[in-house]
Amino acid sequence: MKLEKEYYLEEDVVAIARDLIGKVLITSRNGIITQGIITETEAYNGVTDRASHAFGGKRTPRNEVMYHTGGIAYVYLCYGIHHLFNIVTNTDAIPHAVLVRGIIPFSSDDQQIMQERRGRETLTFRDNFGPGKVTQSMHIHTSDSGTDLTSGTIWVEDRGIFLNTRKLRSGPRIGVGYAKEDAALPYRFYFEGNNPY
DNA sequence: CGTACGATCTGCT
DNA sequence: GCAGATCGTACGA
Repeated sequence: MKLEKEYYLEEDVVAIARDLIGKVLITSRNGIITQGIITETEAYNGVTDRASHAFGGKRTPRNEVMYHTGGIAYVYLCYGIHHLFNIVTNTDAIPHAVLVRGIIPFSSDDQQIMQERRGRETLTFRDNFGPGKVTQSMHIHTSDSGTDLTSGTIWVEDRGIFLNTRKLRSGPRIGVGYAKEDAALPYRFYFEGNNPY
């Protein structure tokens, strides 16, 4: 059930981004387990991708972990406020990553936890789209960057969950207009109307 | 050292 | 639909 190291070593990061749809993201925080079904992802495809932090081989303290072997987390701060969670993939120091943009609670218990963390009375499946909301619901922080996804704090499981893949779409990534010709690449996977059912 | 800005969210209009 | 929040990071001087 738990995805092992080998899963993240696959070369095609776009294929992984597609395959992660429907998998379950799990965090363990102070004994509190939170589970969310992944419903939206984006692929960032190495040094030739103008939208990637690693474009042109750029390597800084912030994105250093993108160059590590796949199967770890890359978490960074965006707009000074939002913690964005990525899964590093591939091996041979090729900086591939998948941004997790949307989840839905696995169970009503998970929904309860996420509502509290989000400061909301209710949470529908439409309320957990947006990468900043994902990290707030799952309690993921920039200090988690570099965390091994086969350790016991953050990991992903395959539960064979049914989602309505007839409504699964691919399209351009969000907020990467500066990426010129790469801005149009269909590296984002999402459900029509944000509704995976 | 100074400055500009981003893989965004929220609340108000 | 739009502005404001809010700050680490990158990069140039």
